[in-house]
Amino acid sequence: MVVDFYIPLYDRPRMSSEKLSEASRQRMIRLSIILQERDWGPERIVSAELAELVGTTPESLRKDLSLLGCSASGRGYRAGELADLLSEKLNLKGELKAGVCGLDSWGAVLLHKTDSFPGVRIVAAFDGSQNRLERTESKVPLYPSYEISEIFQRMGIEIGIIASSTTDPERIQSRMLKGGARGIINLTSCPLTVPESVFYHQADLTAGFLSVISRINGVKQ
Amino acid sequence: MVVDFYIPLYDRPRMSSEKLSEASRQRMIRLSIILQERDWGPERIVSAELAELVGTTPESLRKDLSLLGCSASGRGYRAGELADLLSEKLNLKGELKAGVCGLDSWGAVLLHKTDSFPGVRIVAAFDGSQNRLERTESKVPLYPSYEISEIFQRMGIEIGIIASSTTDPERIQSRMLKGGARGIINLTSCPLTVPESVFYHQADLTAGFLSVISRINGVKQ
DNA sequence: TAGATTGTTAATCGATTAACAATC
DNA sequence: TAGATTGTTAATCGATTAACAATC
Repeated sequence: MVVDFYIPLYDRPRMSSEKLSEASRQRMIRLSIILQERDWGPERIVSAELAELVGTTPESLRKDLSLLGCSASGRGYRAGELADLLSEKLNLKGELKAGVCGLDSWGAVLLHKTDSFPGVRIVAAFDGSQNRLERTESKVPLYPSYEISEIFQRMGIEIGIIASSTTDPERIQSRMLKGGARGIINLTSCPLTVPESVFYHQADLTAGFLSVISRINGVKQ
Repeated sequence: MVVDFYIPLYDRPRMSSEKLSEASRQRMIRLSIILQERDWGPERIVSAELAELVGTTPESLRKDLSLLGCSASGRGYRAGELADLLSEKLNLKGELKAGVCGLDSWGAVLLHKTDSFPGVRIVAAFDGSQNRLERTESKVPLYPSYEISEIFQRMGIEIGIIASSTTDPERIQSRMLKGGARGIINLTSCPLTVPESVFYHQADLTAGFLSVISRINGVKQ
């Protein structure tokens, strides 16, 4: 039987709603960070080079970009435009306010880097120890931990950073959420669970260290 | 046709060499960290609880454990024994030495936490600025950056931690590798590439922040 | 145009989930 | 033993890779 009404694949309705996977999002965020770091002018850059920058294959990278709607067609991507388009498509434009809790270790460093992270501005910090609050120098206002939810609400802080392990990290987190936080960044190795509607990222060093150690020791034997 | 010599599935030769995936390894490392945190005595714990601790499903967790050779059979896992067995199977036993380069931000904190990470001991630190080396208090010896490879070699340091962005991170890294480092932990947002035989982990906050921001802004519109 | 490069579809690969036998 | 729980296999799902048409 001859098929009379064959429709070429390319003319069929597109599944343009395919969703970006989490791995893919991570790669694109990484790419956006790297491209943002210098001024590219009108320079063009091909998918093979971009892929190398984020440690993936050219095919995979092109697919990511295409899914995000950052297509180039023809001869390479314009690096400068791509940097800008990426941060738009990934919703990285505009800055969210963050509050840090715990000033004894990582938190103390973050206080000196309030504007060093693209997309975030640290606008307040908290600690359980009144003594430490008094001793600490800071450009942003400092408050005792029990005021977290009030200050988060008043200042419109949407990101809560838990910077040091306390006896009760759940309580710190629940104060942040009560204050309206939509994202939690956990720098401790203590596991936390968040409600469905909240975005969570655990960024402790412990797991990273162990991953490297596990792999080093793994090949030894 | 009747099959006379049917061999029950369970009696066929096992594919016991199935390999642990990277995602699976991460989950098991996370589990090991959590179990290590307290003393469990003879307490039993079922897969559903363990799964919740690391944020996965009971089935997936059981498969991970079984692949690692940490089986329980019957009624739950003995938490204490599992903690120990996990760190053995994941090659986390024994301690590797680490050297930190860059003492102005995260590095300064790490100097006060030389023994806070399971599996790693920070035994030396480095900085490009002589002035900073003189000003910094430390329990471990401090050296100028150009001595990295010599000191790594002499002390048998196997993990290099790049703790702050410099003009030439590649050079820092290559000194570490020349000194015998087998793993590199990069705390900056600058991308690095390592030779095949070296294990690499990038643990900068930037990508984590942006991931949360991207997701928060994504649902807003 | 020819050559290089991109974008899209299909094929492959791998990880997760589901079903159920084995175990305590 | 019965009920609860684990371990293994097969099925499903999703991401990556390969092939090639479309574009500059």
